[in-house]
Amino acid sequence: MESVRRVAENTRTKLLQAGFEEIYVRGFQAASVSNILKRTSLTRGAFFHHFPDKQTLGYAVLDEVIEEMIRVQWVVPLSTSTDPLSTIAEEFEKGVQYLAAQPVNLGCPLNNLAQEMSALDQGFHERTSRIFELWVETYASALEGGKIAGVVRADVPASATGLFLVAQIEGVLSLAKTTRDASVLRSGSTTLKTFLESLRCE
Amino acid sequence: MESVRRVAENTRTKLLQAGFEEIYVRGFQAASVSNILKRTSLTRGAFFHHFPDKQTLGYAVLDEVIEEMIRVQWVVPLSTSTDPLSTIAEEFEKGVQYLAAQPVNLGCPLNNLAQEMSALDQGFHERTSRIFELWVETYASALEGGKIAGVVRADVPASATGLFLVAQIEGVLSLAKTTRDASVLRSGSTTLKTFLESLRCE
Amino acid sequence: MESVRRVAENTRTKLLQAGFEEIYVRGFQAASVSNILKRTSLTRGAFFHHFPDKQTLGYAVLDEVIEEMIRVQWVVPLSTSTDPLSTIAEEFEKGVQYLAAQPVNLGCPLNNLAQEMSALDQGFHERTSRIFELWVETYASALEGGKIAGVVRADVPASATGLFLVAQIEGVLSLAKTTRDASVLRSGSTTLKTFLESLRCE
Amino acid sequence: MESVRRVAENTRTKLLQAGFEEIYVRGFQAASVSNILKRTSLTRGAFFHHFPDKQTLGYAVLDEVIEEMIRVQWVVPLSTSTDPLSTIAEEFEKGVQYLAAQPVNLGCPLNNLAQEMSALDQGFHERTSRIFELWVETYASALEGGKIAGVVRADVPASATGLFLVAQIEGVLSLAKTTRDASVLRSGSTTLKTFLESLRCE
DNA sequence: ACTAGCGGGACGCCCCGTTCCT
DNA sequence: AGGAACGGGGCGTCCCGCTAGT
Repeated sequence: MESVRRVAENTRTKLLQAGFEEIYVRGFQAASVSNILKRTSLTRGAFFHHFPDKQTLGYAVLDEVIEEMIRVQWVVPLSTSTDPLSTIAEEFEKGVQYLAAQPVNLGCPLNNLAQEMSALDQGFHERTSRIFELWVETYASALEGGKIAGVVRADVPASATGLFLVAQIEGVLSLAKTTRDASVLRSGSTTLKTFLESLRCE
Repeated sequence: MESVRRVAENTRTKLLQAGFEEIYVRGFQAASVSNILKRTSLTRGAFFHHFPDKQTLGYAVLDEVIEEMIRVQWVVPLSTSTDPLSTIAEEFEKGVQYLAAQPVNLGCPLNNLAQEMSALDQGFHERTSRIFELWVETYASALEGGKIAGVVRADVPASATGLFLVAQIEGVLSLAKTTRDASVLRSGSTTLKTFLESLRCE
Repeated sequence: MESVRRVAENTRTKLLQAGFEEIYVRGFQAASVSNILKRTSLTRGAFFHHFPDKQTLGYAVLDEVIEEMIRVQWVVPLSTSTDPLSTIAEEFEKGVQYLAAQPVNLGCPLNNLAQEMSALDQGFHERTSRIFELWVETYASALEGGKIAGVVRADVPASATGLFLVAQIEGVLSLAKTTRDASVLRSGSTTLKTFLESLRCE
Repeated sequence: MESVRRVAENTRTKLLQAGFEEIYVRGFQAASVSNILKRTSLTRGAFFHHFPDKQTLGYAVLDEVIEEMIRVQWVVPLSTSTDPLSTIAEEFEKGVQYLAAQPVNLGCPLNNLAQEMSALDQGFHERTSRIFELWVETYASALEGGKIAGVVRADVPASATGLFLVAQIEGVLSLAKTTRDASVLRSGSTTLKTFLESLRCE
């Protein structure tokens, strides 16, 4: 019984992962269920057993895969950090390293989906909005925490700066994806670091 | 002869404009030729007379419509401006006003196309890259001009700052499109203005 | 499970049969998938589930329908016949009767396809060639058998005569189709019979 | 005035010739007006000035090009021949040589059109029938002439034999086109000669 | 007589997401 | 969970006619 559950879970996870990859590469609308199945060794029956339709898979990818990525990259590290300015710079640098190592720069999965779908579909809008807000909020809290810890200057507007930082990161990733130019990533990383240091106490 | 030419040009322009709108709303891959035709009063024969396929229309939209938008919004104003910092802030503010007035915020047409297609198609990659570089270069030149005119601080790295500004603008527009929240636009506008003022002499 | 298989087989068979008819009437290039579907009660999905494209259907029609017709009309009767000359005449007569009874004489399905497609497409060339060779070979073997049985004159060149007979049959059917004149069929049948009798011992 | 007429005639002739070629290669239904124009250096205007539509061109190709071929190859030589049996064999041999020398064996233009169109279109049926009848009649008359001249055996049924010969020729050309095998042509030529000799007096 | 270009529709093939039945 | 069937478009192509000019 338990093993059956596990197999089913496993199948669902495979679909979720393959769905994420297909959507990441092609975009949601152009993603095809057939291609997702080719990425696994599963059949259509399996797909529609776990998800009533493609849209629901897209929502699940956001809820379970992409949100988790944001949590792993930003929420968790910042929740335990005593120096949010350095942590943000380091985590961004890690992301830059990862993207620069890829054969093709596909940009930010969250932003890709958000740009494509948020104006077309309420469910995508709500989910991508929520995740972006989680991200901005994480930055804002970390900056507030940094003020209390005496790391961040007291006159920094936490909320607006969180927004500014997320916008800057997404903007740089967008430009780097478009130009396929690694130097854009490096320049963005440097400028971001400079900006972050300008927020530091003394 | 001339009148025929003019009528034909007109038809082509209609297709280009309708194509731009359809692509702006749905994205390039989901844009359908039938829908483009519905937006005009033309038929398939007219479309495929002027464009051999949908891809070529997409390229023409970039080359003739979207690049022109960047020129009108940034290249032209900055070429005659004596204070690039104010001009950038004002032009961005104009764009923000425009987007906030729309029933749906569809974001930046250039960035939408770039994010969707640059990893999938060489022609889109080249064109969107080129236009972004034009944009960044325009900012960089304007900043250099500002230094000579004594408006911009001499220690401002023109090229990196141009990139930073474009990234910031695209990042803010992306977030605003995703969240459908006009306050994101306002906050982004304010923060951008603050940042621009930090580059001013004295 | 078995019933599913049977239903699927059934659908495929329906498509094959309807495809044969449509191709028989219009020719392969002018045959339309929509018309094939109208001849069944199936939809496009069913078609493209069983055949990746129209060409593959055409090949299958040759391999499974038309070759079978040649086997039924010529290979099987001649394999059990002790008098090939009479059997050929009788089977041809049967074919003539069938064609004369049709509202429109559409000629020989094999020859139609062969004439239309063999110069344009390798796959059609190979298949129609193979089936014609099977046909000629069947005649040649039967004539050789007839020699051994003492029915056919020993000086008859089996292979060349097989070719001659098939050519004659196809030629007569072609002329009859063109002229829509049943008397051509009758005349051809009579002449063929005379020719066959001229091959008989004594 | 006359020169204008001649130019016009010339254009029409070019279209007729290019139309013949295109139809010969692709078949009538698959022949495209655009391709015909590519084969000339003419434009659509010229085409539709001379022919109201593709069908009319097809009819003209039959009436003016293909019928002429039959006249040149069979009617004329046999009208002046004193030995129809040899003339038929020789003319067939010439045709065989011509076809064997082509890069692709496209068969008999008349038979191709007849097989494709005679069941679908009354005009094609009438024209191809008429030309075939002309051909058969030419043979029949020549055989009758041969009887009077003492070359052909008196017991040869002229009409049925004319039909038989045309059928045999078309059948051999069909098989040769299908198999792309020059030995079929040679074998057919030999067998035809043998058959023709069997009709000779003494 | 003919050019040149434009536009109108209809339709072809193919593919997609989805449903239904086992 | 498997896989056959469904029906709706998608893009591209074709044939044809029109207008204006030479």
